Amino acid sequence: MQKMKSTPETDQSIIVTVDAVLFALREKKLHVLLTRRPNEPYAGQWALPGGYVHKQEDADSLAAALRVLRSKTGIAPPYLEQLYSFADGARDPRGWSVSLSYFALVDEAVLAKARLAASAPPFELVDVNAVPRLSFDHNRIVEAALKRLRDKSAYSTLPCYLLPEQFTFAQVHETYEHVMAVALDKSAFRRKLTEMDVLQECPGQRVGGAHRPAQLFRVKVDLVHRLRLLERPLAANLST
Amino acid sequence: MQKMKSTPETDQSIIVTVDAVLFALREKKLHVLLTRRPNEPYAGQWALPGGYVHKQEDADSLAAALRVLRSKTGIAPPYLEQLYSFADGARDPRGWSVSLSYFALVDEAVLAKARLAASAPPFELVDVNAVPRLSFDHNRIVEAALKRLRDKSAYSTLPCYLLPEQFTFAQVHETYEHVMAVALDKSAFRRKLTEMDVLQECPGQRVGGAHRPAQLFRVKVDLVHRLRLLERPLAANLST
DNA sequence: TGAATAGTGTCTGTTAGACATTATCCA
DNA sequence: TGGATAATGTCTAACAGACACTATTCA
Repeated sequence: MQKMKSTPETDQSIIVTVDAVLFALREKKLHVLLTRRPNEPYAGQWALPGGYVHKQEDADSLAAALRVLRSKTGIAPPYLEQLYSFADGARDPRGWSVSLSYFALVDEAVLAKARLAASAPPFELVDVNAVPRLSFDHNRIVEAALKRLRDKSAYSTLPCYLLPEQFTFAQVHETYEHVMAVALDKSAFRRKLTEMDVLQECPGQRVGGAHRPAQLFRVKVDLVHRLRLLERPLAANLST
Repeated sequence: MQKMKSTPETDQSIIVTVDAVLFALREKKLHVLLTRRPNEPYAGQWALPGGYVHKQEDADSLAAALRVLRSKTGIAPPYLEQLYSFADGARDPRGWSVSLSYFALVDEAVLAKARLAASAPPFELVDVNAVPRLSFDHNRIVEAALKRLRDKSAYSTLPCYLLPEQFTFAQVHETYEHVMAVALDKSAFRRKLTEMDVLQECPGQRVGGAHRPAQLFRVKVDLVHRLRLLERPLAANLST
């Protein structure tokens, strides 16, 4: 109250960055994408893909996140949403800073393919249960992203973004179990997905060896939009 | 890719502000708190309470939000959480800007009392269904806050923060109905709250005229912490 | 025909909504 | 005692979980 009011002109500027937590499934286990920091501070240390917002290039923070992900991984993830903003004076040794954090989901095959491309930048997929010490406050950002993914999985089609575009029912089921780290009854799960009407049959079939072939599905197209724009398509709780 | 890389040193700085959407219940209708902007841009226009982050004063963005709310309303709301960050080059005529947006809940009586205090700053409570055109992109921030409040109300005790510390069951019931804009069966609602074990009886009773007096309740203390720290205490969906 | 996985059907306990009933106060 | 609101009890339909059963392929 009696302190002098400061303005952005008298302050030094605040650092504004975007950071992304990109998840993929590898050998049925949830992994996060990490990179090595090229510059100080924390040069050479593990960190989330991230970087400064570029006023000239980035129309908004989503565009900044896409640019950063493209430059560090070579891909544009099919799912990307804002996670949270971490903003304080202690998280970056350079001074007061804001991390506009995003979280993303992608099929690991897409990542692997991008890795083979000519200018493939180095990155690593790390099991979410064995994340090393990261730069800045990136460990807590990963924790927040993991929690968000698990929470949302209970009432959305989010885990489907970890699969190829077409997938069998068994794959979805398995993916949900691994992401949420719980067992789900196959029959009840199938019934649920069916009555929610979120999947679309694909004409093609697929075998898996000496047994009945499985139907291929994909996420309904209009649903993708509902999910990404409204953020909560499938709620079902008290009230109604 | 072929563009010159920009750094924060060559860029001009990015504007970083906090804005808060504060809800209260007035005459059983949900209201938002608005102020008139004292300075350009949009001087004299309606806007959410907000302001620059002050690097010297604010330890983090939550502290900044609390400072802004205190200076504009004279109170510290019992519930305050980060809503979303709006960050792009078009939302503020002064340049690329970040709004770290928060949303808050408070009992209207507390606001009214603060208003009577000596240095009471001017503010207005406006029905959420009659929000005027606001400065910047504040209308969409209000919309996002409203959506978040309604979504979370379905599985949390959030609406209780719109009531005084002690309240009757009928008050909670009514509050949920007004916040979520739906009808809720009284009996089922009571059963739900009871088995969720989120309320605590207060020894006192209260009348309402010529009829049986109602039990007073308060939100369980430990639950408040769970809510504010974990953000989702009462989920109950598929899986389990 | 047997092995293996895909997919469906049935039973049962739980729960939400609807609504009737009892409880407790004041005038 | 009647009026008003608080609080509880009961009935029923919907639904999730458990699990048995049928379907379809290849070897």
